[in-house]
Amino acid sequence: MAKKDVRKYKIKTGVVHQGNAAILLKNKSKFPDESVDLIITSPPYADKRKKFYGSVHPSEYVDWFLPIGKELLRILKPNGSFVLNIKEHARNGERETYVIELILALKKQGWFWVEEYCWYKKNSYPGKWPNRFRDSWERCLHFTKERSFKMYQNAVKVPIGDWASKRFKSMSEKDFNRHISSTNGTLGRNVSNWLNRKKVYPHNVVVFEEEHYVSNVLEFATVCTNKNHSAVFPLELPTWFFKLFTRKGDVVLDPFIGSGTTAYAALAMGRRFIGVELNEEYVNQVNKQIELMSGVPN
Amino acid sequence: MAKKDVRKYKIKTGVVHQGNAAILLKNKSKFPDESVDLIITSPPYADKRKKFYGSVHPSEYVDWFLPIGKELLRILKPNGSFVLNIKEHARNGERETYVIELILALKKQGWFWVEEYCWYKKNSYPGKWPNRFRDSWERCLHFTKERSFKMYQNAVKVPIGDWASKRFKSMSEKDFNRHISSTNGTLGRNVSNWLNRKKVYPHNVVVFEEEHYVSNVLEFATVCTNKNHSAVFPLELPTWFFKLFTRKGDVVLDPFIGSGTTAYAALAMGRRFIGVELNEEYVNQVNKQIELMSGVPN
DNA sequence: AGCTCTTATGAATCATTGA
DNA sequence: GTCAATGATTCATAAGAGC
Repeated sequence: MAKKDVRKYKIKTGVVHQGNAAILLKNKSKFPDESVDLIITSPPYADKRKKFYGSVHPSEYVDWFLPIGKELLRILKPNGSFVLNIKEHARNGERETYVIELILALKKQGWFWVEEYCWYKKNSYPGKWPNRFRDSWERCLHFTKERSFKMYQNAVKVPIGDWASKRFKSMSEKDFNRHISSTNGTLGRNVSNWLNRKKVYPHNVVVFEEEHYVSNVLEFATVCTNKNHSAVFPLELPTWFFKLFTRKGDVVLDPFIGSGTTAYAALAMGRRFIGVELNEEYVNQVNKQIELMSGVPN
Repeated sequence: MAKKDVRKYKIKTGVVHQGNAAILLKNKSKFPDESVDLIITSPPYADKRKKFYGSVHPSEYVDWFLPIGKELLRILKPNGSFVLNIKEHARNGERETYVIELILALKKQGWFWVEEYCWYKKNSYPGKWPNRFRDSWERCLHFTKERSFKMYQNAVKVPIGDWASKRFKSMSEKDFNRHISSTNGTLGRNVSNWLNRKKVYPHNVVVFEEEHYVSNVLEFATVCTNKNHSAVFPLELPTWFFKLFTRKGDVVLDPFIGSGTTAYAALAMGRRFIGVELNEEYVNQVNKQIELMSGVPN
């Protein structure tokens, strides 16, 4: 069955489809079986205020998501990955439980819960409450279809451990160069040791030095640094997971693509993308912008 | 009922009781109702290897913990907090689910799930696997009995400074260091080193704290307090929660105190502690060390 | 003292082997 | 089949030696 679809339909990338993900993802000509290498998304959060865009009541969140999860399971390639960026809200002094309930439900649906990456947002929303601090981290839940899957760890290697970067953080660029150029200084020797050190693998806490967000100002698709937090995640987040779970030319899907961060990151990284978004303004804006950036829609 | 117990029994602190937490915590003379300001612990993790010390099978973990949770709910003061440091293992390519199931079960038991703090362990265990990176963070789950509870947010903004010397009123800090260094074992030396480090590099620590301690992500490196028995968490972890949820003289309980990190942190911070531990060696070692450090057992 | 370098070792996980 | 034990892999620290 799956193989028939793979032959019958070919996925068309480079476009954001307008519509309800739960309905649209069922379309096998747009979303053939086993046609996507990576799904990455930050779905609308549950919210008690029904009026809020895309909001779902916490008590209905799991039931709302499961039909989508089922289609994603169908669309993903057997060796692909599904990265779900989400964080439960605090309400009435407590954290909501819909996210951890969703993990259990997705497992029951057939997904492997491989890992929970922690995205550590150093510049999170300001705020002060009597019972909690600022929410500075989000879950990036990693699910797969099979126990074995594609993972390109070398692509995200970091050059050095924290101990060394801290050590040289207080040093100015001038000092740094001076020390490197000095031939007899012990620190110079140390620096060269550091430069020669092998790259190391990162761990499951993801921290970005700078975060670049796609502005949701509808008239212009602009990218800014740490100023506009209304986008769900910064370009760095999908970029990192693209490197980790895909190669150039692979297909990535974001069923809640919003202002298009996943699309722009995919373009920049040489991945083919396909998106779904309910909001027409977002859809039009992103498609227009993508066309301008890529010349001809593929 | 509760009030009767509060009057009838007075909690005796400064000691680690040897025994099974599930049984021992039922003892109302040792653990009266509403007698503890903060419970902080890192329970034995679930493990499939039955022989392993303190291990519980993942499938039995929730059922194993709930009777303990019930007693903790009884023992905690209404405005107190319960901090549970835990992280599920990865096994056969997946994360275990017993921790998130425990959250749901504890809520059903009557606990409020206020927050999930993320402890970012910079020096995590090494290793390389085809499907995951090293595990560098753990959950610090914050539960309470009531929606409103004691929280001293200002206390964690204050640098550590000179708390160590203030604590030991009958002893100068030099005496203290000499005293615990003269006792057997590496433990005293390690605690001493830690105290000295705080003293020697206050500025770095202050910057470090101010940068990170205003959010729900905590950055600590794990340190070994003892060569034979590794501490499950560093002194910084209970110390930080002591400051946040208790004041001097308050009573803190660790039902799985292990090598005694909670006790040493409590002593240093001027909190009264009470502990439970199954392993006799741990119990004897900690009680002996505590007696030496505090002069007279209280 | 201060620093540099070496060595040991951890609440780990997976693939493999054997019972 | 299921379960248990072993080896390979990896890096941030502490501790100690040497200059």
